[in-house]
Amino acid sequence: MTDLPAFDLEGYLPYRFTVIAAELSDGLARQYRDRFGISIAEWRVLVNVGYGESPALRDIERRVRLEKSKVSRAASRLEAKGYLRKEVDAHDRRLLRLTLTEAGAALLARLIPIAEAYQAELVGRLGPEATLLHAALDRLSPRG
Amino acid sequence: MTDLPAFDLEGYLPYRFTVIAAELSDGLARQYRDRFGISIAEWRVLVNVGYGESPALRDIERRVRLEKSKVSRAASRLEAKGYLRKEVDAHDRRLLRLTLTEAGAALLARLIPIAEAYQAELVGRLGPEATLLHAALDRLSPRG
DNA sequence: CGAGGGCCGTTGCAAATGCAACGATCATCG
DNA sequence: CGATGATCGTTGCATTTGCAACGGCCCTCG
Repeated sequence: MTDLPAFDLEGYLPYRFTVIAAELSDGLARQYRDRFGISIAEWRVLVNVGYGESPALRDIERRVRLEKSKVSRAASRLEAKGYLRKEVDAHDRRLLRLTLTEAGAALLARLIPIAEAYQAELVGRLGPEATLLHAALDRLSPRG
Repeated sequence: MTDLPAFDLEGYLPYRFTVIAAELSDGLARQYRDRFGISIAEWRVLVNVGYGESPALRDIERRVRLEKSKVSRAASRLEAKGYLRKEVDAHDRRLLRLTLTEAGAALLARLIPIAEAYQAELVGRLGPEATLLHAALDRLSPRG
């Protein structure tokens, strides 16, 4: 048996982040799915459409680190459910701009408080270290 | 258009963690895949077998937060590649204990330094805040 | 103009994934 | 014992995923 150098998987950052990310997302994901029939990808698209100026798919793709095809399919599902409209950009007909419908805006207005509450709970758990955490995360991956 | 409360997706913890986790894993994942033909799941199983006392699949499942079926399939692939052996536990024949082969130990011995180097780079990027980060992570998800 | 090259969104396809169902085995307890 | 319920690992299946290829559109430059 070859001798192995010591290694601590539990403290290994890529591993820890994967586990925690899954934990943090799952709780919310289940709620959004069960109560609203919405996936995480759809939720991210919704947020972007809600706060951007009728962004095109490629804008969302970049901001939210979501595969091209994933954005496309999420947008199509949201359209099918009546939460948003797609319209071709007048100046560049390759671009497809997204806008919330009334139903979409209403849905988002219900989703946001849930997300905020969850965030508040997490920040509460972190206590004063919350700011430090964000700083540390910035070092691992600077945000635009 | 309904009025929406402000919301900052970029600073939203579940989102940030998902993005960072993907970033941190991808670099390593690609290396392991291209250079060694190993997936992340397989890598995690390897580490467990290397450092545990011939753990059973269910032990790995718990420690590493990997789906039952994912562990099973990863183990089968590793066995097929000749990196580990499966043997039925003598006292409980439901359990399947895993052991590294020579080739498996050799492979792991090559993978570990790469992982360590990556961890070192990340810790370097964090500087003295590294300890704080781990503390914060513990608050979000206590480790066993 | 118009031909070439790049960007946009969609879609087909193979592989990965999650989940439930299953057979085999064990532990409990009457 | 023997029956019941739980645990373990595998597998079938429907869904999701990532990737590459494609058609439509725009821009540049001769």
